[in-house]
Amino acid sequence: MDIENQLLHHISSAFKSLFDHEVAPEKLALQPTRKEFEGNYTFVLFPFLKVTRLSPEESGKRIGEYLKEQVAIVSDYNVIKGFLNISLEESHWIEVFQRIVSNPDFGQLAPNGEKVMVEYSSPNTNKPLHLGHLRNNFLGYAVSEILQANGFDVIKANLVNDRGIHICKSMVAYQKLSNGETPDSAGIKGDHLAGKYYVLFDKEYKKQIEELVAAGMDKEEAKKQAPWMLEAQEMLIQWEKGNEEVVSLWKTMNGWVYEGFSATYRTMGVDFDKTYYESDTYLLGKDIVAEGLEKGVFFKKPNGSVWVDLTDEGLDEKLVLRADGTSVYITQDMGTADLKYKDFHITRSVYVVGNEQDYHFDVLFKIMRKLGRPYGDGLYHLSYGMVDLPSGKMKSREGTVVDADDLMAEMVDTAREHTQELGKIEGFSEEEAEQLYQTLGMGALKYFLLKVDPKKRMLFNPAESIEFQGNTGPFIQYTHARISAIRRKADQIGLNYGPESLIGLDFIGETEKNLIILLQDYEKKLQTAADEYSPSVIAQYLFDLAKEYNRFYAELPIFSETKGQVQAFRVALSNEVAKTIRKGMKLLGIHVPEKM
RNA sequence: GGUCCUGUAGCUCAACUGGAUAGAGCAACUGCCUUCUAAGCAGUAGGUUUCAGGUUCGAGUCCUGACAGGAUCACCA
Repeated sequence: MDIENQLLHHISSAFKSLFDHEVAPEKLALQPTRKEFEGNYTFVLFPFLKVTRLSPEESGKRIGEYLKEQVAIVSDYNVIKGFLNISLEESHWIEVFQRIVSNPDFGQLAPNGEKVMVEYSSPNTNKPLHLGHLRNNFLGYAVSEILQANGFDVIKANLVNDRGIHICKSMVAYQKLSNGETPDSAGIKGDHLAGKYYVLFDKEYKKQIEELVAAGMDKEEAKKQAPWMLEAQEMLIQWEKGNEEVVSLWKTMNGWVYEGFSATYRTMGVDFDKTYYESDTYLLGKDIVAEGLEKGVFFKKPNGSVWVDLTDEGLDEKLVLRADGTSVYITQDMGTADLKYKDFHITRSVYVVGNEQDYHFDVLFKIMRKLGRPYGDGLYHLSYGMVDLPSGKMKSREGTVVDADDLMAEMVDTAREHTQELGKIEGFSEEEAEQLYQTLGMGALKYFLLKVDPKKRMLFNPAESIEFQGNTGPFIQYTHARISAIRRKADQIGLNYGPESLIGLDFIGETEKNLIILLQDYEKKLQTAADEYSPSVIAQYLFDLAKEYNRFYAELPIFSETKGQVQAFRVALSNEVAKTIRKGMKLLGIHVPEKM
């Protein structure tokens, strides 16, 4: 049992013994004492004044006195207004630290037997990835890592949207305008080549609409009748029929795109255990429609279309199958949900998808629960806000996007300039230096996108480059590099700072205690991050830890400290901070350098 | 119009899920490199938490209603 629970049990018995009143420990709560007050944990008395029938001050005094007498590690207490602040013996914090140091599994919780799938990325194969995808991919990857550290068995999945009218648009434009160019012949990455034709399609399509409107056609009608649109639709039909020429072009172009994507994923540092393709799954779900009709979850309208009535859940009626018997988006998603379960027997399923699809997933999850799926309660939509530009929303069709490949390359360039300006690459080989720029540039970018609460939409201003100072990835990386220098020096002079070097330690300073408390918090933060599916909890924590460490670093000397054991303790503490930073940053998909 | 999300320092974000005097970073200003990395540290300044009510010992947090921004409400995906 951890110290907090122990204290709660003691407070519970205090109520019993002092006021003859039963309060279950679970009904009580402690909070960390604010740092402007003396103490480590605070118990708020107001809710219990009815029980104590005494003033807040008097109640606090009685309970505090009881704890001080009964509990060995409680060293002191004070009461301010209705707040009972409890201080713990220094030896307790030293013990906590020793426990962390000698626990090789610290930061990795035991397996909990639950299997969870995290679906993220889910790109369309008609255009390259952009800034919005970066947020999606980094989030999905980080959440996967966080769940894993919490003891889940995690399967990272990617559902590739490789078919549909939008894919045909790129294909039509390619047929018309490419003269057979290939990524090699054009010297363009495959995904960018496909994207180029997607934009060209849209340009020509708009022109055609204008021409039709000028000729007197209604605008809505013109959108349907534009020649290239008709061709794209025909191509989709041919694709579904398996027309050889169309399928062959589709395979070729998708192949180029996959090659491009895998390069981008490599730079991003994300990966997947399973890839699903919509071309395989788009017909799934019809059997579920039949099942739903049978179970009375769905109903049929006179024209033959099938619906689900969700008005009792505060939503409306939603279509699940068209009158002509063909699928809609949600039909396919129902089928895919079952497929995922069939493949892996997952108990939870996380969908990392933008918040414009909140309604869709609300409907999907409610349907799967109505159908009584065993994984129904484990469905979760990790909904994140869009990344907007100062000019507004990004639109691939119109080419107003921040391209993922470009942005990542820019970040690495900025890291290069910055590092060279600071003159910090002495003793680095060419290769090591490039590696460092990569680490720092990607670190800055990932941290920038992950430190914000996922559900908030965020603004990205390309004119203002992402920071390397303050609450940033490089700040935390820098802290790690500093500690690495200390470890190198300790090793060099042969200092032993293992767990055994701490035996008999009997004094620690205020800053050191704060660091121990922060280290102890790591696993709690890890759980919060998993409960909320929010890497920002980890990011914020790592910043606090690094910040506190840097204060320690500036305040207290290590190698000029004369007492050998204090020296060993400070190195051990530094080492533990570095290890925690490394673990935490790994959860965010960020590497930490030994030198920078 | 209905539904959902968001609104905190000039800017970007926190606030332990209802607790004490709302905290960080950036930008501005002042100090600190002859001791382990100054991508750092210490400090100054910056707030009617969009507004108006309500709930209670206590509200940035919960409720109601405005206001502002965004998303969504297709037999599109």
